[in-house]
Amino acid sequence: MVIVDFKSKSNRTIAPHAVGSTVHKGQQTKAAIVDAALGLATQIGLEGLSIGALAEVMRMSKSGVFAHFGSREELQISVIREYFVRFEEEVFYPALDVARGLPRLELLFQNWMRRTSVEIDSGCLFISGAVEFDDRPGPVRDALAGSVKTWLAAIFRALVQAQETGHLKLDADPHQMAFEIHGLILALHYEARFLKTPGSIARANQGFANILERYGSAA
Amino acid sequence: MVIVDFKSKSNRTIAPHAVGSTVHKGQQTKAAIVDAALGLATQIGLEGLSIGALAEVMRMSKSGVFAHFGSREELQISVIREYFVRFEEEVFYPALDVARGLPRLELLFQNWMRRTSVEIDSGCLFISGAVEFDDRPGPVRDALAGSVKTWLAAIFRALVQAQETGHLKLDADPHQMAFEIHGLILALHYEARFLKTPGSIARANQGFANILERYGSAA
DNA sequence: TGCAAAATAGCACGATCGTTCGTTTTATTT
DNA sequence: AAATAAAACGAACGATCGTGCTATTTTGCA
Repeated sequence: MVIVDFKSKSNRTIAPHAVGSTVHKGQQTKAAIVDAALGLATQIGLEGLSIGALAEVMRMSKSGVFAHFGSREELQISVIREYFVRFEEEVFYPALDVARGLPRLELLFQNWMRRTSVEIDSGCLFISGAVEFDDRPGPVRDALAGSVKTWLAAIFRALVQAQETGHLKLDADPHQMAFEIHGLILALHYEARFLKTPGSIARANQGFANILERYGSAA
Repeated sequence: MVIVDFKSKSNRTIAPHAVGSTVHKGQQTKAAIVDAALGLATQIGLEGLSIGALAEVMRMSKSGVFAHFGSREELQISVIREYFVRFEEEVFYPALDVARGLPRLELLFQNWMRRTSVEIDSGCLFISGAVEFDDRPGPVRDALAGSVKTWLAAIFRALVQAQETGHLKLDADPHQMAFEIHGLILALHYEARFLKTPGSIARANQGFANILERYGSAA
């Protein structure tokens, strides 16, 4: 199952070779640029991402980098797409290997948390982007909100499945649970990355356990 | 250029008149500038706050605005201070009028939530600032983190008092509770302001009730 | 190997940024 | 009212931004 279907060719980092058509060099460099841009954006934000700085990292000219996207907005959107793809691969897909219901839900949360923990050193685009574009309508905001909503919907689906499987009480509210779980992740990111509060990961874990204790059906 | 801290009186918006000393005009305009800057910063962030735009709002010259602060950083710090003062006045102090323990804790949360709800249209400096400065050491970050920690410590104290008053179970962990409550506020802000998800306020309220149900002692 | 096309570089533009400096206007005190 | 201090202005600076143009280089295919 795919969370969302991209119609565009993928911007994978590792040498992409589409079937039946030769790979032109431009696609590779573009992928490399997006990769570098993603690294910059997770550190200084999508707004802070500048073509000049990106060109310097890539050891290319500004215009050379620019030509691949045609506009800064398109670059930002490419970065968001790439971020989403990696998020999917790291958090979502691995959880499909375990059984529906509680096991999958727990793995989703663990993966999500692990990624947020790793991002303590790099930042989360879905969180920084939300702050930067919450008041700025346009295609960048749309791409961002679309990705986030898709992911939150995946969490919601896992919760519904857990309920259907009998792992959650019948009167449990998956929307409410998703909200509270989202809050745990946000608090983890905030306290660990900004405030450097130690033990935040354990707190998020405990919070998740508390939610399950309240909504979970008798073991 | 100012190298030492401002020993200046507070930057209140409403006509400050210190006892025994005449109020100079500069202080009033400075307060007005900070007020306008706060309005801008809550919308476009502390990083987006530019002296040029601020001067335009104030209908002053750039250099005229600049002279009051000596640097952009000092302006940002002034804005953070002002934000904290208002936060205190709106969220913290009113809660001191009710009894310690559960009543005060609930009022603190309600005030906090109300403010976050209002800020759906204006943005929260403690949240946007955290994202903008989580990787950027310096005095601005320090001012921001200091304010947030002060506020979170106040929440923690209210929790401890609630436990001492017997309103919370003896084995309840105030740190854990503070973490989860913080998460509810962050989720409220994220989903209401960025995603425009309806009903977020009710979810946060329900989340708070759930926390109390788990940790509260028998009614 | 040669040639068209794709990719990259180089340069310049208008705009905006924070900041400096000298001058002028406005407040306050004598 | 004159003298002094504080406040605000206006112009300019170097830097950086995104973007548009035109060369030049590199690539891929016949």
